[in-house]
Amino acid sequence: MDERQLRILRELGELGSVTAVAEALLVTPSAISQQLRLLQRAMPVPLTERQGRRLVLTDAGQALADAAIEVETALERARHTVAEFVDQPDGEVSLAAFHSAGSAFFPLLLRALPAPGGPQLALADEDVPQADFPPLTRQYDLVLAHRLEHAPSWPRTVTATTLLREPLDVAMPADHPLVVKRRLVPRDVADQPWITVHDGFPLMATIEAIATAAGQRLHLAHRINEFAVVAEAVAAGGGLALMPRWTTRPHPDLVLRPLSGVRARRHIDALYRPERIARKAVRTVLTELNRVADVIRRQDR
Amino acid sequence: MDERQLRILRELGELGSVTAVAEALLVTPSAISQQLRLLQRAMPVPLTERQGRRLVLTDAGQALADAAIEVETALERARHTVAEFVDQPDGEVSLAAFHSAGSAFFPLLLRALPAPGGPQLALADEDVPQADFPPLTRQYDLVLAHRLEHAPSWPRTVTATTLLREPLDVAMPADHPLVVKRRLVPRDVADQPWITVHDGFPLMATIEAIATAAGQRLHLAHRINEFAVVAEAVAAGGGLALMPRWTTRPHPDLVLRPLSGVRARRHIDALYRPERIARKAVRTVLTELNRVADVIRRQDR
DNA sequence: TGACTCAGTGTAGGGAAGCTAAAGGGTTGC
DNA sequence: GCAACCCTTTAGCTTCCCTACACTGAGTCA
Repeated sequence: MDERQLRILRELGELGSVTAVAEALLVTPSAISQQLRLLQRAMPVPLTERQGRRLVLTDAGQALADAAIEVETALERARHTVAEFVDQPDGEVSLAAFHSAGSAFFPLLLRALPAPGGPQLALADEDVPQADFPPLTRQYDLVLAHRLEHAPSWPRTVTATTLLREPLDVAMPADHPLVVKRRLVPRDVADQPWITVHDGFPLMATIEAIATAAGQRLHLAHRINEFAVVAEAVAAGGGLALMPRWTTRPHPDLVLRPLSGVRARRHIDALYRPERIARKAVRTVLTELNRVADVIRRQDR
Repeated sequence: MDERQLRILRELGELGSVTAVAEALLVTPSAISQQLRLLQRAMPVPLTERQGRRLVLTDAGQALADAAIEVETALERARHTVAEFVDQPDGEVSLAAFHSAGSAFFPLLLRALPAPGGPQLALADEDVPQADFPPLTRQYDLVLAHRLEHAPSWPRTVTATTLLREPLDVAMPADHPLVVKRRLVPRDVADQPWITVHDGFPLMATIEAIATAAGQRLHLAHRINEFAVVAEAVAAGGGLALMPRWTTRPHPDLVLRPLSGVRARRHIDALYRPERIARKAVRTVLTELNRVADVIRRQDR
């Protein structure tokens, strides 16, 4: 006794003849007849009886046909379940971001998407080496990752949308001699001690570009990933550092100066597996991320 | 998306691995994997994801698995529907009887089976030629039919239970000369005019047996099927008649005398299609018919 | 680090299930 | 009484699902 047989029985109850059922289900009357026989085989009482040259339901058959409606209803509900899940606007959306993106995007996003009726955000910080960003899309619906402009793009397995092309400036203490220049070139900064990220993390390529453009090796004095820590170290005179122009809260004792002559710009991308944005809630968050990026870009000072 | 695939998805949610599902459903892991792939094909979002070397449900998969429970519940209910229909003690039971059986059985049956909680009787009278009793089982759950003892039995298509073996007596007016005899033989009645049933109806064979035993043809004066009418005709001097001893209400001006020398006895049988007594309500009525037959037999006067 | 085990997936092939086509039997209506 | 209609039966074909087996990737132990 399966769904199809129940369906046939129900249709027989409503249409009143094997031929009509066959037409409705787009098969031959023979197929209907055979399925009815199979269904009957498992039953202790007749489900159908002849009425003239027609075949109609017995009381037992009618009882079973009524139960068949429940089965079809449940199946229909099941079919809609995934669609509803996909379309539900208030589902949970997980979003990971590296530290500086998190500190810039998270507060704006939380304010833009207060929970009721909309996506429920599940935020997380994940600061990992460049190569480890794509695998994060297994755990999170959306992953904010960064890479240098003109660096090799992300692998095919993930989809990437660029949210922000953010300039990288040179950070220095407010009382540093270079502060007087409105714009720096590699030659200006090549002799200074530098504070850089650990190997394998983005931004290292730009440091190397500066060295190349200046024609000399740089003195890499310290290795610090976290920009808040970097800022304190720079302010204390530990050296110069590349810092993103928009996504790091300005330190009171620090000055940022733009750098010319090298490509000093990073992309902040949203990475995700293509199937994730089948969910409406995820699409909503992605749209909002783009809007938030606009806000961040325009709050340039 | 069918029931089996939903079942597999649900089991995967509960058991947590393809192998476990395969064991539970008595198939190979390959079969499970293939079915999951087919189910997935129709869905816009992943239903499953790898967790280490195991396969588990995604949120969407879990939502669908929950819906699958409803489907299984409905199917289970459907499976029980027929069984419940069969076991329900208060279903409608249709019963047909030829006239004299109806007048004897119906009132006792109606008193023995008052509706609430028990079978709901749907009674009907059907007085038909011998050969037409079996087809009545198409329309009625139970059919009371009669045939002469030693007459050919009912066809294989119906099941028959004998309720009563009822003697056929000779009915005569109370002032008839033969009344003085306590017991008659064929020779006693062969010269009298007879009132018989129409050709094709039971009892004719007994009339013929009397003629054979007496060695002469009988004078068949009248042809009347209905015993109440027969009784009036006999009382008015229209002739002798065979009348059932128990199932006809005694006429005040009539006397019944038993007949020896010929098999003058009819069977009152309950006929039915075997599948009909799958229903509890029908079985209840059949049991009650036997009990009522006992009462009728014992109320011999 | 490498060998081993375990879980899931892909592929080829066999068997079952369901369908169509065609023929047959019963019922109805002109 | 014949034609039309409806359902059923049978044979044969297609489709689907399962098994067997090989393979890949993940975890585990020495």
